[in-house]
Amino acid sequence: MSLPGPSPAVTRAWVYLIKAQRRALRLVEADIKAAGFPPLAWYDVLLELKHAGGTLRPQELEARLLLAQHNVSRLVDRLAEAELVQRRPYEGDGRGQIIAITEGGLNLQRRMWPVYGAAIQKYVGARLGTDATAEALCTLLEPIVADG
Amino acid sequence: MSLPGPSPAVTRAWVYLIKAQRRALRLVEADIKAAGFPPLAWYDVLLELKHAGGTLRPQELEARLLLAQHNVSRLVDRLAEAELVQRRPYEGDGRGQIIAITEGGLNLQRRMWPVYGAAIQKYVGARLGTDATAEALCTLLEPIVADG
DNA sequence: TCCATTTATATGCAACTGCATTGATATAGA
DNA sequence: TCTATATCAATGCAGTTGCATATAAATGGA
Repeated sequence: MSLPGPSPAVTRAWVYLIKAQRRALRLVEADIKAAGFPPLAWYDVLLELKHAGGTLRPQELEARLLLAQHNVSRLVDRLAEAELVQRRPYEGDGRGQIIAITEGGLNLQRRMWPVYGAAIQKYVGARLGTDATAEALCTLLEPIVADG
Repeated sequence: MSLPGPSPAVTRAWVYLIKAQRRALRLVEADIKAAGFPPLAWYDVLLELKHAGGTLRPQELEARLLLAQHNVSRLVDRLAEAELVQRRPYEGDGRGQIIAITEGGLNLQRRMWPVYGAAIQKYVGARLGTDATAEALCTLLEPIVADG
């Protein structure tokens, strides 16, 4: 026997998902870079830390950003090198650590948002049209994002 | 003045678009790799060539796959190295070339599809539920994929 | 015809990613 | 307590990507 393949509609949805993300991400990254800022991944880390109250453990970053473990490790290396975050020991588990955002990190996050937000609006918001459409997209994508 | 930022709904749609694609692509790639096949990008090239009747110029691949020029150049290097495609001179423009799929390339494409299709169905189709949902997603993503 | 400009593709280098493995600590069971 | 196993994070290495630039051919005037 062979497993059932996807319908043409599903296949098309897959292709569009890949292409829409690739295209939008590339355009947004280009705007960010043109403004002289570091990669989007840096912003993502800073924002997660800020939302979490300033600190997170590497594995929490991993889960929230959907990144691989070794990837988080080296991303944090680069942010720490730029003094945007600090690594601190995690009391109570000698293997663990705490990643803490610095003043410089908070500051960079704040400065990046206007450029980042404008790009999202330009390449995604304006193309979706209305908030209702944006919400409909969220609803459709939610089960793909969710675990399981 | 400052440019208008995205609404919360648009911002959420952006985040979901990134995460849904990242998650689905990672899961699909893992299945393909577990079955002993080369990266998805190879399949994409082979399929485009097949659909185009066997040959395409590098810039056509670039447009269809939404890849950067230098990326296509090196992707073709690897496929040619594996004898899945051939580079041929393009008569009429000495700068150009023709990428032609080989028998081996066609064969690999055929062998990969069952695994690839099953993964798409598992990680995207099943989560979307119905074809109507898949089509709705296509409709929403279309303006993001489109040029302009 | 000659030169400047544009177009098609390739390449050197640095940054990033995946993969496998390692090092170190923690936990559970004999 | 001792050992096996599991968990948290880092690292060596190869493959891939981005960025800038190079090379080569084509095109459009002067």
